[in-house]
Amino acid sequence: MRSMVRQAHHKKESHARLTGGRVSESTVRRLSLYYRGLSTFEREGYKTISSKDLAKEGRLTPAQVRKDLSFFGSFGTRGLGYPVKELKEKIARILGLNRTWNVALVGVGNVGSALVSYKEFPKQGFNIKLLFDNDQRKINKNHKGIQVFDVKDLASKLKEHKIDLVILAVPASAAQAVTDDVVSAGVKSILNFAPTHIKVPDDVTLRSVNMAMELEHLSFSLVNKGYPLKF
Amino acid sequence: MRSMVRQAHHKKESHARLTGGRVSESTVRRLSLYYRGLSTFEREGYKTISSKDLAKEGRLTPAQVRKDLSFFGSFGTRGLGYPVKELKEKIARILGLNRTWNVALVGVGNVGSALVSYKEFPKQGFNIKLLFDNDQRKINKNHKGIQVFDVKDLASKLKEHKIDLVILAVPASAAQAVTDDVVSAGVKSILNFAPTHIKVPDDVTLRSVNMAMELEHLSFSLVNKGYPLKF
DNA sequence: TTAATATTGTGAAATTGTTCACAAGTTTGA
DNA sequence: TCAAACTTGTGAACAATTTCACAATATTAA
Repeated sequence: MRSMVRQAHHKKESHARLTGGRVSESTVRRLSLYYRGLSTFEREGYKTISSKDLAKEGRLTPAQVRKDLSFFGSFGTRGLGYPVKELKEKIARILGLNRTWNVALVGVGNVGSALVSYKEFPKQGFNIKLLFDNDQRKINKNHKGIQVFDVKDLASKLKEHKIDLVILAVPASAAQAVTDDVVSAGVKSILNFAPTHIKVPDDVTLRSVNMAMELEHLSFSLVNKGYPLKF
Repeated sequence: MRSMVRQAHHKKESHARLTGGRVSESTVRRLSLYYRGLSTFEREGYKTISSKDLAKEGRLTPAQVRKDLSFFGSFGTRGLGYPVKELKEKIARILGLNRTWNVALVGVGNVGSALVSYKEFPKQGFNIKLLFDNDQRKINKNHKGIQVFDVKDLASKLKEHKIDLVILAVPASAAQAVTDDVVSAGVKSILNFAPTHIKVPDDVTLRSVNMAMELEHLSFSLVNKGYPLKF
């Protein structure tokens, strides 16, 4: 920290590195928000942006924006703000969006099909390369240009195609078994849409999207409206 | 909450009431988790359950389970644990799952169609009553048994059918305009699937499911693996 | 050049959330 | 009945996160 001022002209180490790399989950989530905000500002022709304006994009405070960014380095200029294009690129690099990832999707049902068509994924470098299902009527056919394989061959195909990331869109009852196969193939990142709790080893990152849980949150708010809840 | 008051004769008022009703977002999320865990335990025939066993269902500590529940009252018996059936019902009431909600869904595209077929929703009392789209080929047709209306009539139809909750599955570019209509119809809860930031008044609860954001989180973990991240 | 204004980066303070530790109450078995 | 074993509910300690507040620095205008 001490070196921040002195080294103003040199490339300096990030706070994240200096402090042992502890970045909170919330900070990462907000980084995604900043990324989207910066994309908008860039499109609108802004060259620089202040933490104040960036904060408006979410419901955040300028101090929080600055604190978050300071974990990764000091990207701004006092009196002026942050350079939109460069900050966007920095965040892209931090989030791993400056490259492509090989993605496989298991379960070509309703949710799975919707995800295959979801245009945000390829836009951000997430390319769905393989599909898997256990339904013989779907196996070995093409689904929107991507071949569907038998889920029995999951582990071998994941390795063969160097898949980085697997999306699970299978029924809750099948989720753990499929996950175990995915883990055995050495994949370290899983996005789960099955409405159930899944166990993975510590070195595997799992994120779950549970739409029923989101609705429950809303219904809680409806039932408890009038109370001064903090969210 | 109303039932809490009634019980005040023999049981203490809930912490939530005593402390002014401040329940954190994380607590609500964990309540959903407990609910699912309790459903499992009930199915397996358990009559009572300890905070220890309930904690295993998520990756939580027994103390946290007890603290969370204590916000709403004291439901357990020392030495024995919590009565599975009753606790499940209590949480259902807290989360508003002991009743049904009228839901409308705007945007019958890929994501919207998948959501219409999502079986968890009706299971938990979320009944999709109306669909809306701006595509003339879809309007006035049935989609999986539910009629599709013109999004132009959104506000009037929402009021007419006493819709509690709206799910947005429209493109990012349309999200804010549709939201403004929804808000003008007096709906207080919105679940947004459009990958964009939406502004709502303070008395409207908005939750967003952003699948690209979840993938970004995973790619961050992939890029930064090796760092001692805390999540 | 100077003054007024803007804005970052960051310790410190405040707030919020989690875990600990144990008194109090319940059950079980002898 | 009693003692041993459990388990809740909760104040207090601890940890994490957010906000505050301001020195440092850049920009703008005269």
